[in-house]
Amino acid sequence: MEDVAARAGVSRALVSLVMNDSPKVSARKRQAVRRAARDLGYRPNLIARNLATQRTRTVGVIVNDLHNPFFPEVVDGIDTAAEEHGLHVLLLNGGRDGTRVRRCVETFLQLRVEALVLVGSVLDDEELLTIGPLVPTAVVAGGRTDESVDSIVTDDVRGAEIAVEHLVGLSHHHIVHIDGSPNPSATPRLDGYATAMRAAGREPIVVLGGDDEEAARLAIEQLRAMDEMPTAIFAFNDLLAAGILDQLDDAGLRVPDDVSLVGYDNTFIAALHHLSITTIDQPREEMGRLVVTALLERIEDGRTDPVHHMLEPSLVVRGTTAPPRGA
Amino acid sequence: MEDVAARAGVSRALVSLVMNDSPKVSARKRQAVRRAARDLGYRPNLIARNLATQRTRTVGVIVNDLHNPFFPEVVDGIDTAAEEHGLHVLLLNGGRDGTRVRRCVETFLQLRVEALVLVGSVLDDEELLTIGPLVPTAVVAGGRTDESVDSIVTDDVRGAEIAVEHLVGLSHHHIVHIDGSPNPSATPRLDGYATAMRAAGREPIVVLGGDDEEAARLAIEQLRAMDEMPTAIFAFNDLLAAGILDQLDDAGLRVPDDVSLVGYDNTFIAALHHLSITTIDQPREEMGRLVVTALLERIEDGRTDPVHHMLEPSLVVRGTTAPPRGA
DNA sequence: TCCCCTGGTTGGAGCGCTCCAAAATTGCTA
DNA sequence: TAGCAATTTTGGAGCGCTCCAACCAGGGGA
Repeated sequence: MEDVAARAGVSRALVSLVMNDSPKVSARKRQAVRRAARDLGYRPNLIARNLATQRTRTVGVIVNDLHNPFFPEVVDGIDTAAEEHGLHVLLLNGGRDGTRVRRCVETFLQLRVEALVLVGSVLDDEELLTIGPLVPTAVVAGGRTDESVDSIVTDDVRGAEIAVEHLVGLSHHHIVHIDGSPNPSATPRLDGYATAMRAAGREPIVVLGGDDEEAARLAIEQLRAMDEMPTAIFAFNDLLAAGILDQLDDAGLRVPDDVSLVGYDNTFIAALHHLSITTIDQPREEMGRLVVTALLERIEDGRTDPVHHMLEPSLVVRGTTAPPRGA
Repeated sequence: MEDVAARAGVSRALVSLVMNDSPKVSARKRQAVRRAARDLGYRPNLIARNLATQRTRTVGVIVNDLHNPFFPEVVDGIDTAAEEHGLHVLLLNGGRDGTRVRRCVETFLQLRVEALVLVGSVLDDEELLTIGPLVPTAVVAGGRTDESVDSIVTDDVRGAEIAVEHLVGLSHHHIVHIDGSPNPSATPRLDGYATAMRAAGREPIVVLGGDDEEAARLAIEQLRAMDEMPTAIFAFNDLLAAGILDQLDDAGLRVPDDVSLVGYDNTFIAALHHLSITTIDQPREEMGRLVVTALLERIEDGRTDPVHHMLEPSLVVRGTTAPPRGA
């Protein structure tokens, strides 16, 4: 910067003004500085700038699991919205691992991000309460708390209900739920399933799951050990549902002839014709957008009391659901 | 920091030493500082530290396309390797968009990352040459250059040859390649396809593709407009192959009975039983690891001449390939 | 007893930028 | 032409940290 100033024959302060597109610089000097900067390959040092301004204009995003195609689409929404508002987005991969996520949070705090987004958080409410007061924080797609962080979720309870209602509507009776336990969205989906089942006069049956192939294998193993196979399965998410589909196949069971299957998230996986999984859609991009606007309110307008957006899920009927054999 | 020092009854410098785990601090003072820091909720300011030390110990990773499950797995490798060496990893989503990627590069340069990784770069060699001298840079999985940046790739030419050889071995004659044009890996795969075809005495036929559903649709449209459908298709990658599978299905063609299909990358998509796509495997995690060690050599040992790792791809035979109908 | 050494501690300069208050320049008007 | 306001430009302090050189206190050895 020193060099640029010297070369352009101005002061360092003037260079600073030019680099920040200040309107109060004469066209002449502006040009001189611009050229000097280009000649010297000068690139402003964001670190120094951030230190001086005490601002970073950066939001840190911690993604639960990059492998689940659901999350990148939320990130897309965040990216575009952040860009519109002149915010930088930095991504960190949480990897479904609590310790790792905590380390990521720490890194972002030390980097003084102006806001924190947890996409599909695995942290519990108590932990969120400790970071909420430190930096504007929002949780998107799972993981709720009502005290100090914003949240953008779809109504997972309702989503699960819709799934069950769809199956009930097809006159299924024996509907099993395979849950996604460590995942924070698992609980509301489980709840929705249970209440919808009871409302329909059916007995809820839950099998422990997860969200990968292995989880699917174990779940089906448990199911087969039961007296009687269910006629329908509501899986925690599409990834799990895809695994279930494979396992049912291996077990010689036809979908939807022998068993109907509903997933969750409406990822592109579910849309593949060969899987064609009936699923529950979440408006991912919109969720990403909303989380950015929510955080901006905290950053710019100083809002401190939490905001909670609850979006409506919707049913996408595809090829894995049909009336049970006898019907 | 000032406050912590005051509270612990020591100087600022001492606090700094404690926060950096310096061995030359008496146990007594260390404890005092630690406690004061905890009481005050003090968190060192990485920005200030980076500015003072002129180091960031951070590597910036720009991912071509988070939606392609291939990339997150490379990132996993980078993450774990970086962690082992005490480097921070920051992710930015390139989104297959050249302009965006360039902006990401600029951001990282301004943040003074100590190394840059382009996962599946869309930048051309000329652009790479301009950023190579500015910061230790490596390209992983596609995009090659020989001048100033390191590269970790699998031998895409060979991979494509293996795919063709497999199909030829099944005695296919009419084998079409659907390419992934804007993607930098498209060229070597195309080349490998072409040479292998010629080596087997077959005429290469290439159809323009891409790497999403829409590209698959257009490609199949073109194929169907041809005189005669091929008996085998070698698709640029698994994502495209999945789309092709859907389209063939829609067109009433059975795989592999009517048409054989080979993908590329061996992502979990290909492994789904219902797709079960024969594909070419790349050692993703290892690629991530290698890129980190390569960059460390540049950072720590000051290596300046480029290193190029070329890993061996391997064939994974699944359900989408079989001898052609007549054979 | 004095001096040197060693291990622990500290003051202060400096990292590259911003931003304020003050200085310099410009353009008008009286 | 002086005087004044508006417009540009500049010096310098300060952001929170590190790190070096200097300092300080004891413990031995001569």
